[in-house]
Amino acid sequence: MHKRILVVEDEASIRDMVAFALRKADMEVIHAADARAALVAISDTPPDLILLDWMLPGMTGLELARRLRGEQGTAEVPIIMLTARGEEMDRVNGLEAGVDDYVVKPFSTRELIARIKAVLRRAQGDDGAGSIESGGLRIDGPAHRVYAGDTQIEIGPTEYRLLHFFMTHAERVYSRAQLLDQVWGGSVYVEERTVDVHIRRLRKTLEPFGVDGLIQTVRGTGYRFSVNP
Amino acid sequence: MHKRILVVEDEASIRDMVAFALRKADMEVIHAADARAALVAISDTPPDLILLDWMLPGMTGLELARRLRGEQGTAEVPIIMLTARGEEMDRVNGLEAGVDDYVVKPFSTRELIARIKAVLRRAQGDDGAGSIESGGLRIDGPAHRVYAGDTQIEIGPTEYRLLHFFMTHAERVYSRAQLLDQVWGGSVYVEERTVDVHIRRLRKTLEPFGVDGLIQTVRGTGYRFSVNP
DNA sequence: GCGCAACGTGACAGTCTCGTGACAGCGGCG
DNA sequence: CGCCGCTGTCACGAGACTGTCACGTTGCGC
Repeated sequence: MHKRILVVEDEASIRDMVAFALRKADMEVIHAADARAALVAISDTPPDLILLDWMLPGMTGLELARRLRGEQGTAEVPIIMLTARGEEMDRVNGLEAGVDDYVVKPFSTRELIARIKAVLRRAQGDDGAGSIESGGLRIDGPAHRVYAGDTQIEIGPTEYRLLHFFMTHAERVYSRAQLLDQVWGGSVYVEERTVDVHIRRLRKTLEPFGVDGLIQTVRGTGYRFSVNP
Repeated sequence: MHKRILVVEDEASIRDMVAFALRKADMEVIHAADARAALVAISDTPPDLILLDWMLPGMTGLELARRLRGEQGTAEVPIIMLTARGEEMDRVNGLEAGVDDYVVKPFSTRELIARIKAVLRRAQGDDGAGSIESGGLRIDGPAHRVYAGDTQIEIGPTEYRLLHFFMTHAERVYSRAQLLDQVWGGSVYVEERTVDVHIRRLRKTLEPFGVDGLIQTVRGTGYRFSVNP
């Protein structure tokens, strides 16, 4: 899981340690040395989580947290505060300001990572996918299953996502680039022809069950899921 | 959804914070600073949910919870306990006493609201207490026991909670993160792979009794409890 | 019919996921 | 104290999955 973490911390040594640990845990790190820099960085692209030092030059972390909660677009971004021992008494204020968790210095990087993961986990909401039926195929989102009539079809992760996307976006042509964006996720680089291969695999998986011809090639453009031949 | 929440908490700062958050979420808040006040408030009008601090002057939250469970009219009122870090080990005792969920301090108001809503939702659907049967397995909620046919199965605490969760949420895939949230509790920091190990242990516990294949792996996504292969 | 570009297909090596056994820490209990 | 049940983590390996390539096939304009 690739996540963007904004680290707002003026002390270089801590910043570097944190950055090192986060990168090792496959997260992207953005720095900000003070509140102003943080606000700039956020307005650019809101991160998935904000690590906020309690004491900052100019504006305290708490003020910044309050401000972010009011801001548009960052109201739901989880915040974890870094506090030194003894500052804990203000915890309640922080919680009121919408801070999600605290990590008290000195902390182990291991603990920090664990906390971050826990908060991220909590933050990401439910996946509200029902079940869709089309062209003799049925895909059960919650159960993560695919049926052709009554028989269940075994299907790989990528094939599943691809099929799911197609069934929720039927009767429309998508280019390879669009499919890569939607099914693979925007931030990965893979060859466009890879889509071809997965289309092929999906067709091959479905074909023995008589649900043929649902995924159509539109030469020079892309692919389309359609009930009509 | 207008609900009445009884907050039993002696520390004023936390009480105020909680009250503030709850009111913002359109809930009615009743205060009680100790167990006696709580009992009085309850006998007046039973609330829809009780928020109970672990440590109270006079009587611990746990005792109060037990007492409420025995009381007429409050036996079904959901209880959420507030515990400080480090008191978590008694979680099992709490579950036995009929506590519905735990929130570990420090918590964010958002998390608290989310938990409260979840518990209320669950209480509405009334799946809590009875015994559930599925796939040749029977789980006796109140007695905390598991049967395969007529023979009882010895099972550890975590395995029990995991199985219980699965049986009350069958035919649906859950990611490791979701399982950690639901089975371990939202504010505990464990590796995701730990789920694998407990799944393994649960499978191994059930397997000698012929109830095989109930917990299925959905590669790249999570696990699913299902009677169908 | 020809040539070209687009697409289908099979193979393959690297990567990732998951199952599994082992192990150390921690309370509980005799 | 030593033993025991339970838990979280780790390391390892088998197997599934994936991205890419090379080559065959098809469609299309001329």
